[in-house]
Amino acid sequence: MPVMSRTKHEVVSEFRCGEILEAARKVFAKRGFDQATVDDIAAAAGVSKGTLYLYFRSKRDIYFEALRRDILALHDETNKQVATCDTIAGKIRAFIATRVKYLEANRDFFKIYYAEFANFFIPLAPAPKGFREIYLRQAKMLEAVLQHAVKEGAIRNVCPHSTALRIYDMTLGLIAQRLLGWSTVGVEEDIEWLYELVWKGIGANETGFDCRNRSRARPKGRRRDGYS
Amino acid sequence: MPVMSRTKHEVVSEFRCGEILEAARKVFAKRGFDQATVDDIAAAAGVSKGTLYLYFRSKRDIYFEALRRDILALHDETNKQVATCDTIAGKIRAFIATRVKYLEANRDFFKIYYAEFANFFIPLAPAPKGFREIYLRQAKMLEAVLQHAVKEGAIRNVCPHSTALRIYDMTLGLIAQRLLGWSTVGVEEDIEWLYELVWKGIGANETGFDCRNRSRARPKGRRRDGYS
Amino acid sequence: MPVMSRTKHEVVSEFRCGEILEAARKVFAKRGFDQATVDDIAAAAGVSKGTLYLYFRSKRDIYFEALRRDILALHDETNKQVATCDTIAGKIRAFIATRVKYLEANRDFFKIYYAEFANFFIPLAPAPKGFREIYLRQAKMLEAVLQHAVKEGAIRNVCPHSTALRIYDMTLGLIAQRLLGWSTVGVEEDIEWLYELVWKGIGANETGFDCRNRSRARPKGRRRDGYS
Amino acid sequence: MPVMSRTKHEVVSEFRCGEILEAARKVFAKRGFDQATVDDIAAAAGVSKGTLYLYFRSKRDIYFEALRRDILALHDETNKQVATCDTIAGKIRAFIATRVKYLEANRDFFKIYYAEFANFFIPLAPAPKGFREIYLRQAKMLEAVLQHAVKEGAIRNVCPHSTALRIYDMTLGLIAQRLLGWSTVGVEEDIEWLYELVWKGIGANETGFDCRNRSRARPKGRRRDGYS
DNA sequence: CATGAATGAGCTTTCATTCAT
DNA sequence: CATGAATGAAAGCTCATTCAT
Repeated sequence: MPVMSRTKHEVVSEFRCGEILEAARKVFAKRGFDQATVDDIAAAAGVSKGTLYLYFRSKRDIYFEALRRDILALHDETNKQVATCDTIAGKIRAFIATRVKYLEANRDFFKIYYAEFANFFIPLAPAPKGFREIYLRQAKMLEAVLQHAVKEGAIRNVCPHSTALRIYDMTLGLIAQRLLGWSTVGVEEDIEWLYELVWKGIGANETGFDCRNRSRARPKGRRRDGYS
Repeated sequence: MPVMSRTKHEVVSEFRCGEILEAARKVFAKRGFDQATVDDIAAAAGVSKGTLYLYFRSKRDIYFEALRRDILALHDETNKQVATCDTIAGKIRAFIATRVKYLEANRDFFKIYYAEFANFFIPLAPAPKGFREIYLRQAKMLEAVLQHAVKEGAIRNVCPHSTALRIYDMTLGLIAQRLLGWSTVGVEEDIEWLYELVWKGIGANETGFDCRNRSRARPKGRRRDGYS
Repeated sequence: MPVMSRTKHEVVSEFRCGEILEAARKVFAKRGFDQATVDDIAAAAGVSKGTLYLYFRSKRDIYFEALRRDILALHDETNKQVATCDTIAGKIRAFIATRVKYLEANRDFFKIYYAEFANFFIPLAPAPKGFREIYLRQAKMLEAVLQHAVKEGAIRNVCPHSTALRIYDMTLGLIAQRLLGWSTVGVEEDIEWLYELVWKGIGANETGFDCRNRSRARPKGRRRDGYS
Repeated sequence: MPVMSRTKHEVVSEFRCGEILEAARKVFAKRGFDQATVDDIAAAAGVSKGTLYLYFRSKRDIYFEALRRDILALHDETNKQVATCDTIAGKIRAFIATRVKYLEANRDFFKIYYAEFANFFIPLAPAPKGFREIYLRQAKMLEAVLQHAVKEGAIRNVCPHSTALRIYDMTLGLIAQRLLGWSTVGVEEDIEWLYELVWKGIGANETGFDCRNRSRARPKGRRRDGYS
């Protein structure tokens, strides 16, 4: 019984939190952290202002919690897609493709996410401890992939850290470009081309397997990676 | 006489404006637009609050005027350096190098500049008419260079617009990385490597002149571009 | 239940509004619109500044709402008293008497009311749409009475509009005179005399019924009007 | 020489003061005391803000000095016209006519003048010592005329003070009505009618000379007013 | 649990007045 | 004399947070 009650309570609580955070995302995406008011969020969530403070300690908490959840969801999706691919090339391509598609489908999140990069230098609100790590987690994941690739000789001897960050930059930049309506081609084409820019840039051989042994095995087929 | 007086007045006025904008840059870089108060700026400029309103109509005006001046100064410097180079490779390299060095030397400006990209989706303050164009002017310049390069066959057939934006993204990202202390190497090395990533990525031949005639001449010397 | 709650909320809200407007009347009467500060009003009402803005959108709103209520209350009282009288003379006398007594009893209101006439030419604050009509409503009522009187021949053929306004002028002027301590007699006497000035001025016959048929019926009794 | 210089100085000073006060009248008429800024006045006068403070000690001083001059000019004109008339009736008529015409011709002055009556109860700015007397001087003059008339029996036994004030009230009210476009007839007609209202109201005989010798028709009924 | 009325510190902006030039 | 740049003390208004109901 207490278990049930506890559970029920948690379910309700979780549901309310979710509603609030959904509303918050919408409001923050529209107005930004400072311009968004707690009233806006309460109104959008369909609850009273006081209720927000039952579930969150402050406006700042709402903000970062909303952001945290969204980022983790993006990471989960990206990790899943990247893990699906066996090849280096596939993983890099999946990284780019997943993020571009996911963020294009979740524009409100993207706006906040993108804006938060300013926060690295000018904190709108002091980020919770360890929050920065969350941002970088994806870059770290990509970095690991690249590190592996370098070791295997699948790509030239780039700095995995910097390279991962540059791919990160470009992925976000591409989405921004597309959301601003500055891209004239389809999303697949944009993704494909960005992938190609990266792939050539990091000096990968066409197979994506081992450029050091390049002399040996050159696949005959036109496909250069595990992708189709 | 009136000319002198006019001039003197202008000189003084310009001087005050400069002082205020310098102070504003510092304050906005530290606190961001919303958190910065007019009092902060006045105090930093060493003038009274009322004086600010003699030279600017609002906090927002101060902000955008400071940003505008800094951006134009960066553009001037970049344009100058890019124009100095004769080769495509040189121009691209100059673009990256100038921006990285300039912005690293002017960190306060960079922080605001970087933060303002959030403004593309969530305007902190409504930007003045035509302000967005200023941001893009540099990308347009680079785009023109790339367009020329494509036509000449110096690089592969990339979309100049998107490519220019990606280089833009990465340049800013690199500076951010460096300012955050996440780069372990010197600025020259970082620049060199980013240039290389781009150069390879856009499928340029080593001379940077015409990759269509690739079969012909492969220079024996070690220099791959017009740079030293 | 919702009805009760709604009602309770309304009651509380109405009560607060009332308190604030009472305080506002006092403050505006003392300092005038421009010199009165929102802090003054809040302090006088015994609430915080923020609370004022829960009930009113601006200082200006408070001002005009306070004024509107007071004017309407005055009008109600005047209308009631005028309606009680059957004769023209009685109505005119009631108009003067009611206003003089009411405004003498509500000096703070009178001060604001009187001051607002300046607003016809120099708007202190832009009056809400349709506000001017409220001022004139009483004059219109009196005008109707006069029009009727002219038609009946109870008074000479004056312009009802102008005459109503002149009576209006004098009534306010009399109150001002009395409040400034410039009248040495009692209020009843002042009222009586003003009524007489008007009554003679508009060339009324003594009965107040029909001066055109003056030759005919001259009442024998001492009462010349329907008043007692 | 010093005399000349002194004189010249005075002339120039007087000229500047005049210019400033003309400008001030325009500005105060448009915006009212509180809303008018010293900058507005300086701009309208074509001098610098600092110059105003060479000739006047404060905004308030400018205001009252402008008002004082205008009022005195009105009084001079009224006195002159009233003095021209020999009869009581003529004087009263001249009083009304002169003021109505003068103030209609000097609307900016009228607006300020009219607004200042609010000042009797809610001082916009504390009036200079003895300033109130200036307002009343005209009423006093008219009062004297009425007192004389009562003594002579040219009018009935009214209170000169109150009657003068009521005529004052109506004169201003008439101008206001006309300036607001609420009068459909010409100024002469309005003046004539107001004069008539007053003249009949104060129970004057037709000649304006002596209503006490009206031996014929004096109603036997008792006088109700306290004025004997 | 949920509410929303109440708070008051803090914001940007204005403007009468001064004073060095 | 004339100027207008500089001042700084308010002003009106907002909004994150609290707490009695």
